[in-house]
Amino acid sequence: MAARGAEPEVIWSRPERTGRGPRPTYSRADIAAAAVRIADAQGLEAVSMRHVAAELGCGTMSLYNYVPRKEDLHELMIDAVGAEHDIKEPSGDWRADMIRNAHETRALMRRHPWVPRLMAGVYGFGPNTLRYLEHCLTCLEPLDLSYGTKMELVALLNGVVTTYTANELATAERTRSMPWSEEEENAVRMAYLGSQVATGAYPRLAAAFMEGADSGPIDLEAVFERALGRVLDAYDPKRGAER
Amino acid sequence: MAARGAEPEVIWSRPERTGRGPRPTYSRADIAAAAVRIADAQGLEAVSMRHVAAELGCGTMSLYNYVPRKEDLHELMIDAVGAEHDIKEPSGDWRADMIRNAHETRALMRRHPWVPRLMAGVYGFGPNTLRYLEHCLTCLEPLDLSYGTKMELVALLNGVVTTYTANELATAERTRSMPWSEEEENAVRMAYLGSQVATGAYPRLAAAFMEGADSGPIDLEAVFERALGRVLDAYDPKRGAER
DNA sequence: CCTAGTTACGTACACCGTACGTAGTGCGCT
DNA sequence: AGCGCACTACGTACGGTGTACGTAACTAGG
Repeated sequence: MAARGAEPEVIWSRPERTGRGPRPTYSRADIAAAAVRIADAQGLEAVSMRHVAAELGCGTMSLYNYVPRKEDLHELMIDAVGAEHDIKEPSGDWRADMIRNAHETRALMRRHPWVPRLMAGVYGFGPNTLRYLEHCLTCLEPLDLSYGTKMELVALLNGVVTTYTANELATAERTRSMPWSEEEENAVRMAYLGSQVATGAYPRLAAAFMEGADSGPIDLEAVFERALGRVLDAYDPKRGAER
Repeated sequence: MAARGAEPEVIWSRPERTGRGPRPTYSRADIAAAAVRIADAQGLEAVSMRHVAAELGCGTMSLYNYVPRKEDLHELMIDAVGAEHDIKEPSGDWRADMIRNAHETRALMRRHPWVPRLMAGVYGFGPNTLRYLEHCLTCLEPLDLSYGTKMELVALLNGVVTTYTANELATAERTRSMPWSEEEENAVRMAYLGSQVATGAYPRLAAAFMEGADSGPIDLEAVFERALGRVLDAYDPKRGAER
């Protein structure tokens, strides 16, 4: 009998049920759902083995029958929300389809603001992640590029979606457990930024800051949309992209 | 006297020394350096208030005189490594300069593999981060775009650099505290991926997988380089980008 | 000079991940 | 058929975490 956790293991390879012994009380999906419920309601830091076990209604250590390490619980969570991806039949217009996918992913992250933070750590591709990747490749079918390049496009686009949305959600997630509001925090940060920029040490930043102040509050949605457009353009053969 | 931490606060706004009371034994830079030393040597999870205090040679709770919450320590760390940015006089070729910046940032993250993970959480722009942003804008001076668009370009590029490098470093960081090697872990993950793809459930992914297997191990450096090129192209007015 | 605001730091608390041991359960093999 | 073993369930315990709070020493501003 090998020592516990002496060799690497992918949670998805481990069978849910081996046949031997009493049948497990919960499924992997049950556990993931419980963890997601807690993260949604109380934030990622509330997702402890104890809390998840309590949410399920079992003893803390029982969880370790299903999930060897907490990190694996995180993998389950990521994949669980991946099931929410609304996968539509590709329209034939790869650009429109990818923009739709991006918006849809962004919406998913806004529903589960802890997702970007979790993605930064690990991974491991669970079944739903794979399904989503496959879908993206399907949408890109009309595009005349190698699969390698397409994968790079998908990775790049997903990265952009994640970082943009992450920045947007960071303060929201953080102020959740603070006694002040997101608006207050943002105001303080903006005031600080203004004060720094006013020192004259960063002239171009100051110019950018002023430009932003003139044109009112930034429309994050529009910024996101523009970034998507740029990235997709960069891979469009009609726009001069090769291979 | 207000309750501790009852309102939002930016660590950089708080003066290092107020004048009243005994003069502080350490500087913010000392503390950040100690934390960075620990993170580099033992990984991010070893950066606890106790360990940092021990590294400095003071009592745990003394740290809280300098840093109200652990999160602020993280901000200090990010900014401390930001000081390593090797800022060169712009050459006049914005494209080359930005590529150089990107590579340089990537090298920085490879020196401090915990950086991407930390960036995913918070931030707040410290002085070194601002200096780097200003530098990027300076490099983009020859480019005929609004400051708003330039900021979007910088954000996008930094996002790409971060996500790419993060993926590359994730397993390295994780296996650090595990009894097996990064190679072993990657082998297991690849085997799993292969098995999934072999089920036939993801035909296009399978094709991509095969394509990759044929052409040998992926050259991450080249992938990174290509991604940079694409993004920069997307903002190049000569390539048809507007405004 | 005095006193209010600091620094320094020990103690204490609630909570964390998880190693380990034990008891009960039911499948697979002989 | 029945034995044995792998499995489920879970209580206890340990070493760690962030940090609230209280106290003593110190020093610049009024």
